[in-house]
Amino acid sequence: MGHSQAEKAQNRERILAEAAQQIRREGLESVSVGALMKKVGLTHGGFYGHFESRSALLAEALERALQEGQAKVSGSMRFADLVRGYLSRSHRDARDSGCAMAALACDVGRADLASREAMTGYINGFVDDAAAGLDGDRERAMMAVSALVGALALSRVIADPGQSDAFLRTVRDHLSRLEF
Amino acid sequence: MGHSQAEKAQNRERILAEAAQQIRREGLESVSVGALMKKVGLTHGGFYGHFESRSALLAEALERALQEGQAKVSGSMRFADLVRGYLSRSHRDARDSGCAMAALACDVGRADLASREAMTGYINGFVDDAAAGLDGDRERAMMAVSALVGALALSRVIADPGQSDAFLRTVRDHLSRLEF
DNA sequence: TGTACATCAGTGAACGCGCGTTCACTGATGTAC
DNA sequence: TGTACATCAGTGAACGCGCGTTCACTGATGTAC
Repeated sequence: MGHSQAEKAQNRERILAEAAQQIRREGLESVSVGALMKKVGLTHGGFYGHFESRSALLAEALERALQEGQAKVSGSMRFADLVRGYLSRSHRDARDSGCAMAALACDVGRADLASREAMTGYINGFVDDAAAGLDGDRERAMMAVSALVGALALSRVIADPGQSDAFLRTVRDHLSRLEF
Repeated sequence: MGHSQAEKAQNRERILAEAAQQIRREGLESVSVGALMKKVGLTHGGFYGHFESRSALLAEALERALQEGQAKVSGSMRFADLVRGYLSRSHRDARDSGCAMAALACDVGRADLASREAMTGYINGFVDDAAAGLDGDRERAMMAVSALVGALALSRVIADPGQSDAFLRTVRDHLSRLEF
């Protein structure tokens, strides 16, 4: 064996990163301790040296997923750029590293208060980001954020790839014009 | 005991209706055969006289939920009325009888092809409905539908009731103005 | 620098539990006469 | 209309399985001297 303290921190990080991806790919409830630890190359028993329980991990993984999603999305000064990046095919297809709101809004809407509060913070942050490109108009930003999250989630439902592409493109084009 | 053929049809209907509510309230994966049958007042063994498997039930329940949600939402000739009804507090709070797209888009986005195809049909139908109130403009309707579904899903995440109300009201007001 | 030992990250068997599904059974329903 | 019997909706015990969690154990790490 041979497990140093540095390795422990590294392993915890890998468990958390993997979980943050998986909840976006397969949903909050899809994570099983055994499968997750196997994916990271460890055995299930060691899990509880890193996290108090499965649900404690899920709470941290949600926070992590929200952070990662935000980091990937924000940073566009111009509203049109934000829309272009958010409603891109690559964002649609990279569910496990993309916006956690589009991936998990429905799940979190029926989850416990703590999860809802965590995501609420990021909704407000996203509205602020969008407002920055819309002359500070938070009200229009709320509509824009709703359309962004809704369009991305729906584009992942639409079964035919061509129709999904067209849907994304249409919403993208029309939403960009809110900028004027 | 005493179970007539008419009662059997009635029980099947009650199982399906209960499941259609539950998937919207708690998510697609939340349904367990035992708990569902207990809720309907039967025992778990009888389930397989009505459905081939749990996943066969889920497929039917999704279709049912989509139907019910559509029936409740459509019928507004004017776009502003559709928006007002869809983004109402009562719709937000009645998850188990409301629009299945807002309740389950994230779940279905990661589900099997058949589920995605089922919901895709209702997305298209909803776009048609919205377009009818927007001079037949299907492109603007796609943006409107995205904003409607996104705003409702996000309003169910927002932890503070007052903020959730305000969010709904804001998107509702701004979206209504797309009407002409 | 080297030795002795406490620490502790990770292992894997074991637990109780709830799950989806099967099946022999029960007893009312519904039908053939 | 009444009797005899096949049908079949629903029951509940039983199954194998995977789950979250616990815990005695292993052996390298890291520290005290």
